[in-house]
Amino acid sequence: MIAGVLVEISNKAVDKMFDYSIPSFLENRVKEGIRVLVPFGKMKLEGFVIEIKNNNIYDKKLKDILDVVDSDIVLNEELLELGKKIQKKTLASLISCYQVMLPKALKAKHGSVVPVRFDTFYRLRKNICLDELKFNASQLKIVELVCEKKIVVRKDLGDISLSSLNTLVKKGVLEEVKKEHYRRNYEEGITFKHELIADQKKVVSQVTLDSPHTYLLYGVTGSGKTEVYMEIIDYYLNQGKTAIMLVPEISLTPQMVQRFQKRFGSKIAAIHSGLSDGEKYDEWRRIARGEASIVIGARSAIFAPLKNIGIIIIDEEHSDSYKQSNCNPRYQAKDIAKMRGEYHCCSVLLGSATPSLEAMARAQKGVYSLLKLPNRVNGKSMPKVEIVDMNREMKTIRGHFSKKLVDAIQNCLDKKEQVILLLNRRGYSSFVMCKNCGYTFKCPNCDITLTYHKSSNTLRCHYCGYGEKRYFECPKCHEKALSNLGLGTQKIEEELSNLFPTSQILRMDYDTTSRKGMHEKMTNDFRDGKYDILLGTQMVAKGLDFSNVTLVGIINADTSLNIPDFRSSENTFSLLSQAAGRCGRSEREGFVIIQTFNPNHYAILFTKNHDYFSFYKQEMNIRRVLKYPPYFYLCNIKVSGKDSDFVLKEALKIKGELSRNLNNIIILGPSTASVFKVNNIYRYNIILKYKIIDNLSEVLERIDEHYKTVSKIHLEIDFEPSQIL
DNA sequence: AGCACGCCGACT
DNA sequence: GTCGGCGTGCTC
Repeated sequence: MIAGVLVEISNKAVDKMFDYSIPSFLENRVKEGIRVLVPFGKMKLEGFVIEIKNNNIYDKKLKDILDVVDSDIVLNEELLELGKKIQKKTLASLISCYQVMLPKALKAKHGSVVPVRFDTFYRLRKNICLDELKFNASQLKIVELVCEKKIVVRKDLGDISLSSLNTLVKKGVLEEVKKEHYRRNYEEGITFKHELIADQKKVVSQVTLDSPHTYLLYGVTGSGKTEVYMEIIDYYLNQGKTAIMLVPEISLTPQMVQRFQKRFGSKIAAIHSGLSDGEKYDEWRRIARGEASIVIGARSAIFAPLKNIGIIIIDEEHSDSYKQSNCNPRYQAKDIAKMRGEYHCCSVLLGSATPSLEAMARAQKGVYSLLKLPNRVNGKSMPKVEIVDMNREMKTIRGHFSKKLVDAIQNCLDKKEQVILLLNRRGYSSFVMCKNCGYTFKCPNCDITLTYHKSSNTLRCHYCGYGEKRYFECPKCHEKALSNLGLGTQKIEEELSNLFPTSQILRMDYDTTSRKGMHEKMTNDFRDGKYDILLGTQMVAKGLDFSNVTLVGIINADTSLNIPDFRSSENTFSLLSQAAGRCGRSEREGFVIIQTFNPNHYAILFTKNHDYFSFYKQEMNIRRVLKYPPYFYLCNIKVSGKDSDFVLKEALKIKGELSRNLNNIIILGPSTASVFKVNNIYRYNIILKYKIIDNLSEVLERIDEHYKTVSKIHLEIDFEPSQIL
């Protein structure tokens, strides 16, 4: 027999199957999906067996496989097929498509597999009738403990003597079970559940009773989406099936995991960035062995090796974290969800309070089924939102806090209620704004905020390359008050503590939460009332649920509006809506204050009225006129290299090649990337806008192939980019 | 990735 | 004459 092997080298030149013969001593162990050790030139490499066959079309004598790496397969038939599909869709190397599915510990360079220990557990033997037995005091303690916890390890017994335990085993009351020691343990669940309200029940029954397809659940903040997810998962678990639930890394908080654990106990496996490589590997094996049937995790959890999937849920569907954008394969987890859904004949449920335009457009077209949770579970209305025009405020105040916001905070503190303040740091970078009227410069062709380039003192569009000299006078109000906008968390915190010297302020941003467990500690401390004000970046806007928060203040709504990206309005609307949803989640009513220099911008006005659909309609119009998604597909080709002239020359060649070979396509650029020079590498983007082009992949692949041999040029192809930088 | 092959400049 | 630079090509 012959095995087709894909070696673990990320290089296009060897990204194909190499055939090896299977020596007789490995015949029973070499299967499709197992990792093997093979001779490759003068090297020994690890690789994946992706095909078993019996015909040798290679004209030389085949080399033997040296050994298997693991005792069992790491890629099942479904995942082997899936990898090929991802390769086709993203044009990444096939090996990278398989590597992305597996935990780091299973990568070749990682070295030997993590050693494995065993723990001894004790549980009651089946069919034991305790009433008929007599126990001494310490035996009784043990039996009671085992009855309560169902299963115990030795250290659970505390100071009770081990000999009593042994006696109970000898008597046949308890039995010993050896289980592999996993680095994390889950308590047993208590199947705790909330009673659902009518709206929630309706959604659950629609998803569980209808034929499999893709649903979009539009549920306002506080409408109880998580309870709905749990109920749906419960339904499929009872059918003997499994479930995947994706959440953005930022909302994969310990609270969230705890909520699932309370209900489903050790059936869950949670995969997030807080785990070590070994812990991730353990979780992966628990899933592969069928010991966990619910996987909760960020993007990569979509590849969990579950069998018999009943439902795939993607929460906060609009989040850009579902697109892998930093390395190959540049995949969209929502697409993978649909592929796996097709394989397992199961539904995919996309949920959000602010659905992406792409998802809602599909729902409107009937491609997805739209489900709604229009009301909050507590029966309360959405919080009242007030917009503060900072153009006016800036004439009377010096800092970043309007009188209205200061008064509202004070009022809140007086009532012993809590405040969340959002400092919007997205798009912190260099753009020019008029301090007087809030005017910002936009590209006449792309409707994108122009980026300020200090070196040449120009404003440029990094989509199409349009450029103009930086003015020193505002074209709208003619004030000479143009400035580069910027704002730091620490400065705001300082200002805040001067305004409210007696209040306790908790600052939460990337710097303060990066240490393991800090995020959890901080949210717990805030919930326990150790702090009055929570000041933070994006991470305070999403998913958190504090009942005592009655005021949310957004210090600067504008920065995300000015990111040079066609999604800036959508992202702003989403962020503001999510942040507004953090208050008024229990008995007390919530109140939101948005400070902005653009009080009439539609993304802000529609947030005020909690009017998603009006925002959707207006934004769709803009997308249609400017030929952006969801009306057009996008593809970004990043061309980079050390010699900037050469890179530009080659980028222009690529553009020429594309326009010669493709019809019905709009090609923008090459234009300089928003950060043109990184590590002495110069970067250009070529942006493609198109509807359907049959030969697009083919043409791109040929160009990609060619540039693999041009060492001075690096090429990256990103379909449906989440952002173009 | 790693290694061999191959074709041009400065040295014992 | 030779040593060594790294561009190119191959690995079942």
